[in-house]
Amino acid sequence: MDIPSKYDSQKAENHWYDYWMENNYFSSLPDEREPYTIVIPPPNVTGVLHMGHMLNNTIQDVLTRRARLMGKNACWVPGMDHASIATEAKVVAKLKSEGIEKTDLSRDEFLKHAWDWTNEYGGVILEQLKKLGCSCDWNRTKFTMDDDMYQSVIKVFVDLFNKGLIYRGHRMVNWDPEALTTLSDEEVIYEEKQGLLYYLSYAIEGSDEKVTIATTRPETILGDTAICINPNDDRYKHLKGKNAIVPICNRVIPIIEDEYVDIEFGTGCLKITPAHDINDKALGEKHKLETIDIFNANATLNSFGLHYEGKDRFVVRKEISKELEENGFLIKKENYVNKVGTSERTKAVIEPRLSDQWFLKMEDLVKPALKAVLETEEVRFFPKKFENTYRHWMENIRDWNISRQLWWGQQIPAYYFGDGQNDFVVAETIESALKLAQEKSGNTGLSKEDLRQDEDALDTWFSSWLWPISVFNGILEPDNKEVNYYYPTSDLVTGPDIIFFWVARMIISGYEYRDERPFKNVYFTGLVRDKQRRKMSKSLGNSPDALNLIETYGADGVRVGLLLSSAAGNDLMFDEDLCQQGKNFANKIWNGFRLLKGWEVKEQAQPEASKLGIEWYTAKFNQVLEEIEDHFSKYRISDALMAIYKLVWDDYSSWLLEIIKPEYQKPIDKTTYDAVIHLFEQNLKLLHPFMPFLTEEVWQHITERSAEDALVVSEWPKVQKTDQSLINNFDFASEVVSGVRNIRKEKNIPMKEALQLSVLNEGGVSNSWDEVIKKLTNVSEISYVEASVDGALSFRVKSNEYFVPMNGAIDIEAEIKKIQEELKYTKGFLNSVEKKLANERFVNNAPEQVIVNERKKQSDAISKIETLEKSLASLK
RNA sequence: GGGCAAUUAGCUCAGUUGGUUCAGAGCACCUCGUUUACACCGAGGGGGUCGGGGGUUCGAAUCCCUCAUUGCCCACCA
Repeated sequence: MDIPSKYDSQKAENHWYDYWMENNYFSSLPDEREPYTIVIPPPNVTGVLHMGHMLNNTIQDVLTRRARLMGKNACWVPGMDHASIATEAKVVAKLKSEGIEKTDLSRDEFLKHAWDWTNEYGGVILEQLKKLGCSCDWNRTKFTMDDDMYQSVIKVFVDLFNKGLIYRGHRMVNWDPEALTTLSDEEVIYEEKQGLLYYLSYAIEGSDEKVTIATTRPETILGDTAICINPNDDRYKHLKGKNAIVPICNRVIPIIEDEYVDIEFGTGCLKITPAHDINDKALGEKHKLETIDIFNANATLNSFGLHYEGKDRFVVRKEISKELEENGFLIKKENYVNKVGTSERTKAVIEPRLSDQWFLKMEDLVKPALKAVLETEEVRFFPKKFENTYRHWMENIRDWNISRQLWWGQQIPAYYFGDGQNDFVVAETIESALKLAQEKSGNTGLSKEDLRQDEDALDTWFSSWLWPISVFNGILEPDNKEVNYYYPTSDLVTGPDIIFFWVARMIISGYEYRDERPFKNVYFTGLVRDKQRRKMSKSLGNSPDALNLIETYGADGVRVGLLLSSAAGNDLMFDEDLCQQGKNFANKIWNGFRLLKGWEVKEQAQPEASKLGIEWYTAKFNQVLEEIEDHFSKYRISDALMAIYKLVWDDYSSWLLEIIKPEYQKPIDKTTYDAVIHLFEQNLKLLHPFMPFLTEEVWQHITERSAEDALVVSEWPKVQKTDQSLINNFDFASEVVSGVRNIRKEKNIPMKEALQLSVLNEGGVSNSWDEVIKKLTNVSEISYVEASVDGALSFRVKSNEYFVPMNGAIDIEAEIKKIQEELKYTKGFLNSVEKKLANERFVNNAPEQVIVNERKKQSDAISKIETLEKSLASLK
C-alpha cells in the first residue's frame, strides 16, 4: 500500500467540492423531510473574505452539514448585499480615477456603472466561501438588488406607507458630508477626539456689557440665533430679556432662558445654533427661534458664512478663531476632549443637518419582536446576554430614517406631482402612482411626465431586514410552497455588531409580514482579534489572507483552528498556531486511515484484548456522542469539536488502535477489522461537519463507495445505551498501564524488554482486562500473589497493589520513601474526610448522598492505608 | 454619565442547581524515546491562594457586599 504519510489537502479539496456539486448534494427542494434552513448574512458585494467571514461561515457550515447528516432537508441560502453606501462610494471613486464625476452622469448612467462593477467584482467572496467548503445551495444565490428582491422592498414600502407607518419628515439627521448622504444613528460611531473649548465674548445690545459663552465649534456662530442661560443662574439675572450681538456678522439675537443649560459647564451660558445641533434645534423649536443653516451639503460654508463662503468647516474653524482673537472676541482656549460622531463607512465627521427624510414609525412594530425574544422565547439568543442589549434598544427605539441620498439601492417609490408639502403619492408602479395622483390632485389631466419620482434610495437594511422572507419570495407571493416550507428558518449565525441593524429588524419584519419569527435561534459569534487583542482589520494589516491560510493549513485545518477557541459571543484571539493544530489533527486522522489500510485481513480467532477494546470504544463513543449532542444543543460548537478531538486522538488512536494492532507484519482477524472500520467510519461522521474534505477523502477510500453513499449524505450516529461498567473497567486498566509505564520510565527500561507483573489483590479475583494490560505494557505474564513481592518495584491502583520484579538491586530506601509519601498524603486526606464527618452540623445538614460519598472516601482511604502499611512493613 | 459582561495554569478557555480527588481541558513548556500509522508522533511530567478584601454557610471558583482592572453597549453637556 503506497499512501503518502502526509495528507494532501489541496488535491482532496478541489476534487471533493466538485464531486459534491456534481451530485447536487447541497441543493434543496421542499419535500416531506423536516427542513433545516439557514440564510447567510449576505456579505457586502464589495467585500472580500476576511477572518470574520471565515469564522461565521464555518459555523454555519458545521450546523448545515450536521443537519444534513441528521436526515433533515438542509438548505443554506447564500447571497450578497448591495451595500448602498459602501458600493456607491467605491464606484464613485473608481469613476473619479477615470476622470468621471458622479454629478456629470445621469442616474441611469451611474447605475449602469454600478452594475458593471457588481458583475465584475461581486461574486468573489462567494467563490472564496467554496474554498472554505461551505455547503450552500448555490442554485439559490440571491442578491438584494435582484428584480424580485427589489420588488419585495418596494411592495413593503408601499404597504407600510399605506398603513400610516412611513412618513416624510423635516428632521435633523446625521449627515455624511463626504458620501453626501444621511446615516442612521446606528451608522454613526462616536470617537473621542482632542479638541478645544473656545470662550467667546458677545456684546450685549445697548450697553458696554459682555457675556462669555463656551463652544467647541466657533465656526457655527454665524448660525447663532440665541444665547441661552439657566433661569436659576444668579450670575446672569441682569441679562434677562436683553439681546446679544454675534461677533463678526453682528446679528442681534435674543437671550433666552432654559433649564436645559448646565450652570456648572463652561460659563453657564450657551449659544444656540438650531440648524447645527440636535439639542439646539429642540430649544429653537421650544422658543420659536430662527434657524440659519450655514453649510452646504459638502460641509463648506454657504453665503451665511460671509467671507468664509466656500471654505471647509475645519478650515473655517481655524481661520475664524484667528479672526475672533484678533478682534478681541476670543477670551481663551482650553483643551477639551469631546466625542465626535463619525461615519462608519467614510470616517467623515458627521454634521447634524436639517433635511427632508423618510421615516418608519417603530413604536408598534417593535412590540411582537420584543415579546418573542424576552417573553415567549420563540427566538432564542446564544449567548443569552445579548437579550439585554436587544431589550434596551428595542424599548428605547426611535423612528428609523430609511432614506439615503444615494442612487445605488431601491429608489423610493414616492412620486411628486406638485410643489406642496403633500403633493405626492406612493405606489409600486408609475401607472398606479399616476392614478393616485390624479385622484389626489383632482387633476385628471396629469400624465406620467408630470410625476417626479423621489431621488433618494432606501437604506440598505431596509432590504436586508426582509432577507429570510424575500429569498423565498415570501413578500411577492406570501403563500408560495417554498416560503411555507422553509420559513421560519432554523438558525441565524451573525455578529453582535449588527444586532440592531439587522437581527432586530428581521424579527420585526418577520412578525409584520409572516406573523411569525424569522428564525428560531440566533448564534452570535465574537469578533476575530489578533494575538494582541486588536480587532482584525484591513487598515491595521493584521488580518491574514484567508486563501493563503487555506493553502497552507488546508480548509479543514483552518476550520478547526477557527473553531477550537471560539465560544459563542466570546471574541476569538486568532493565532495561526491554531490552524497548525487543525492541520496536525487532519494528519493524525489521515495516518489512522493509513494504518487500517495497511493491514492484511485474515479469518482467524479474535484476541481477547481486541474484543474488549472494541466493546470499550463502542461504549466510549456513545458516551462522548451524548456529550457532543448536549454541546450542540447549547451551541457550544468549540466544546463539541474538542470532545470529538479528544475522542479521536486519545481514545481511538492512542488506546483502541494500540489495543487491536496486530504484531508486526502479522494479519489482523476479520472480526476486529470489520468492527474497527465501522468505528472509524462512525468517527468520520462526527468529524465531517468540522473537516468535510479530509473525512470525505478517507471515507471514500476506506471502503468502496457509490455516489449515493458519500459521507456528506450519510447518517449521523444515534446515541445508544452505554455500558458504564466497560468504561469503568477500562479506566482501571489504563491506570495499571500507566503504573507500568512509569516504572519503565523511572528505570529506563525499554519497551522491547518484557516485564513480569504481580498483583496483590485482596479479593483474589482475576482482572478480565489482563490481556489488554499485557499488550500495552509488554508484560509477558500477570500473576496473582498472596503477599508482597520482594525485590520488586510497586505501585497501587485503588486497593490493588502491583509489583514489577527487578533483576538488579532495588533501592529499598527509595521505595520506602515513595510509599511513605503516598501514605502521608492518604492519611491527610482521610483526616480531612473524618473531620468533616465528625462535624455534627455537616452530618445534620448535608444531603444524604454527600454523606454517603464521604463515607465511601473514608473507607477507601482506610483500606489504601492498610495496603501501604503492609508494604512498608515487608520492605523494612 | 447609565447599563451589561468578564477576571480560573505561560496562552485560549470549561467549570450547569454551592457538595464525589473540583481546581480541569487544549495549546505551549520540560524529560525520555527516531519501536514496524503518524516527530504534523509516542510515553511521562511540572505549573493556579480561582482579581483583592469582607460576608452568608457545616461547606464557596460557584451566593451576597465592596474595591480594582478590562471589554462591550447606550446616551451625550455646549
